Amino acid sequence: MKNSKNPPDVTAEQKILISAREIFHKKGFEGARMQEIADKAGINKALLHYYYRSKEKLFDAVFAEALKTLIPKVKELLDAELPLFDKIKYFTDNYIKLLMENMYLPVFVIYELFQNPEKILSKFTEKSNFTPSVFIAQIRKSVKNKEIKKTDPRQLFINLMSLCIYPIIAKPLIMKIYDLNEQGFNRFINQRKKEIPEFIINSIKINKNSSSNGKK
Amino acid sequence: MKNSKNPPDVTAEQKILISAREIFHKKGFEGARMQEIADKAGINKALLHYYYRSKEKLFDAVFAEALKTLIPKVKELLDAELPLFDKIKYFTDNYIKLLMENMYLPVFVIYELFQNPEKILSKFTEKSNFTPSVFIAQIRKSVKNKEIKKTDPRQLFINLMSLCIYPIIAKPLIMKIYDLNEQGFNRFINQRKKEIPEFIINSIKINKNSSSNGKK
DNA sequence: GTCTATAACTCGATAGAC
DNA sequence: GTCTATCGAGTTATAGAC
Repeated sequence: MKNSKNPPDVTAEQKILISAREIFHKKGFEGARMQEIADKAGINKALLHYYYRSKEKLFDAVFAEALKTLIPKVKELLDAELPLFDKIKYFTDNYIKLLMENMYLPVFVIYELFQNPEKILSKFTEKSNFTPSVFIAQIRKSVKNKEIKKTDPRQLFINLMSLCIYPIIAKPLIMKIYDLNEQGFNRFINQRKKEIPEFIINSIKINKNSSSNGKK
Repeated sequence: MKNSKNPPDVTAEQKILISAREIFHKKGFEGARMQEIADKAGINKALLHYYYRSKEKLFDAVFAEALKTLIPKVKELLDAELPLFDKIKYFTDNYIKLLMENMYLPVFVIYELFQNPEKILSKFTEKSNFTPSVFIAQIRKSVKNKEIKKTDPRQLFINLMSLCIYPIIAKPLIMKIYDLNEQGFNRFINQRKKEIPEFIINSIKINKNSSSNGKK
């Protein structure tokens, strides 16, 4: 047990990436220190530069990794073969779970993207496709089949994302305004896992007992 | 027209705060440079330290100002004397307008709060009350009067905030996934001003033509 | 109050031994 | 590959003239 900060039997390069991820996620590019990353990895600062040439390149590796695990995960959840209402429940539950296990991830991604959108996104040109096309198509089809009200699929997708992500990135504010401790906050979020799908489905479902429906 | 970066006839102290606000909002505490703030204010760096003793104190002034304009503004909108559905429309419209005019503000507040919740929030103990008590009470009353479905007021308030704020802080992502330019993004947000109230009201309104309602 | 000059320090990066 | 030692740029903060 010479160094318990990282699992044993991993290469120095892996140790660096693991530590860098943790530090960058928590403190952002500007707030992170190469020294701190090295310390956490249990290696020397010079080794960081040996494997990754600069702080910026190390950051790029961490950010690319974040986006390339986040986007496919969202897609995977949204591409599940489920009826629309079930999928909304399934997505909410699993996405919130993912975010709660990586508390710093959403603020990190949002903040760094805001700092430098073009620089960062230019690296994801042809590569991974960001558009949730399967989910969008499913919504469109549900509208067409009169299973749900007339709804803009793009807006509905952002609604779903908003309701899941915002409460987590606003954690400190929510704890303050509702006077919650850590445990109370967790309860609040768990309650949301139920509330969000109900809230969305209530909004878009077609009300069977009324005459003609859909807006306009 | 000796210096057009700031309005004339303002004291140096005011010029500093105005410039500091702009730089800190855009770049955060770690990313901001005292030199850049001084340049933008059109004064010397030493003067920053003359008026505000340190970078941290200057930042605190900017952050306190941000919270102390944001929170009362939210309260003011939520305390308007309007029926619930009208208020939801009124709030959405004006709050999104406010955020669009201060694009960097929400990410700034969220990010810095996440970096240092206890340090920052400890300064707002007795002072301004964060809880939107009037709005919460109004929702509770509407539920009691069977004007809307049984709804947790705390969750509904966060839903409203989520739907307004998230799309703005996720601007770079939304532009990417929907392939929008600046103008297209503005259209998307303007569309939301209509969509959000409809979305929320559809969800909570009691459906008149069906037998008995409310969950449970 | 406002400026110039500079001290004191932090941090990313590199040289060079092993 | 990994380390120690150190350079050099950049940053906050201050001393001191005006």
